[in-house]
Amino acid sequence: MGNDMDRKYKTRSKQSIETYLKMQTGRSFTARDLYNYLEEKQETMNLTTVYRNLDKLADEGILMKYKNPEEGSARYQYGGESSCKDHIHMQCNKCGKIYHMECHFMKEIAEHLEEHHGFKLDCSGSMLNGLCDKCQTKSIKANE
Amino acid sequence: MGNDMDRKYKTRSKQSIETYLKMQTGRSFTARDLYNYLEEKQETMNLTTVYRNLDKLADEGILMKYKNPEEGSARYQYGGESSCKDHIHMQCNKCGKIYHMECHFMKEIAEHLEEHHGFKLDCSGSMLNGLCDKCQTKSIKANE
DNA sequence: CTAAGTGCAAAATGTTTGCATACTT
DNA sequence: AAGTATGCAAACATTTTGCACTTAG
Repeated sequence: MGNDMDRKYKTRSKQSIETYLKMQTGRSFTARDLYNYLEEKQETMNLTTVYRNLDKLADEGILMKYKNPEEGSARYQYGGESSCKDHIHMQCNKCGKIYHMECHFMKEIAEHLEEHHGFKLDCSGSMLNGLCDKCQTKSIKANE
Repeated sequence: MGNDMDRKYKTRSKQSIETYLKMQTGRSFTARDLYNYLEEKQETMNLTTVYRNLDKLADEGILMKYKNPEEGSARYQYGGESSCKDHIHMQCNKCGKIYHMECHFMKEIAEHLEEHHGFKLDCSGSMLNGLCDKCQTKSIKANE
């Protein structure tokens, strides 16, 4: 995660969160998930602080933040070293897993949107829904 | 909208909402938007009722319901008879307006996702966020 | 010392629930 | 009459804010 994470002061809170993020790489979690985890580990941190840190990281593009309609709370996800600011995410409607569209075509999409629709894409909030590879094959049999 | 809407009892509330939906076809709105609209029109309806009706319609698949990260409230959208099932939507983070990506490039995106990522896109739940044409030019001056 | 970060309590939001009442059929 | 739908007030959950205090640099 390196240099982007510790922008300003290095504090215990930030370190704890960093550790958690690494653990949860590729998985999504809520502010409360993180809060609870820290409490168990007896590194208790105020919920406000959790929110502030997560939202800052999301602003910086280190985390992705999103919401889904059937849940009251926002979810965050750490994608790893590469920032989530420059690619779209795809979420499987079935298993909930998030895929990062890190490929050349990404640029083409952004360009198309800008040139043909005057739309400046903000990847960090954007999510395409559908069915992932695995769930597709599964649901072929399960279908009515 | 016809037969799906009036599942059980036909009430004034449902009729009012139906009218609003038709007006707003293709645009997104919040529960409060609808509530306010009705109040102005002096067809005042309790917010609870608004929520109950909208959520029911969403469950029935008549409305799309979604949330975006920079907004606290859920948004609903009625696609109209001709569903918005075959194109992605783009929402402006600033003004909230939704644009329909009805163009040739749409097919390319869907194909790319399928071929290169094994991902079967479901347009009805998918939303790209960013800044629309108008809001971009506005925010240039407003920026620090 | 200064700027950044934190905790706490309180507020603001958005949404949901329980219950009594009213409306549809 | 039976089953739905509604309004109201209160409950809830999540997130945000203000302010005083602490800590890193």
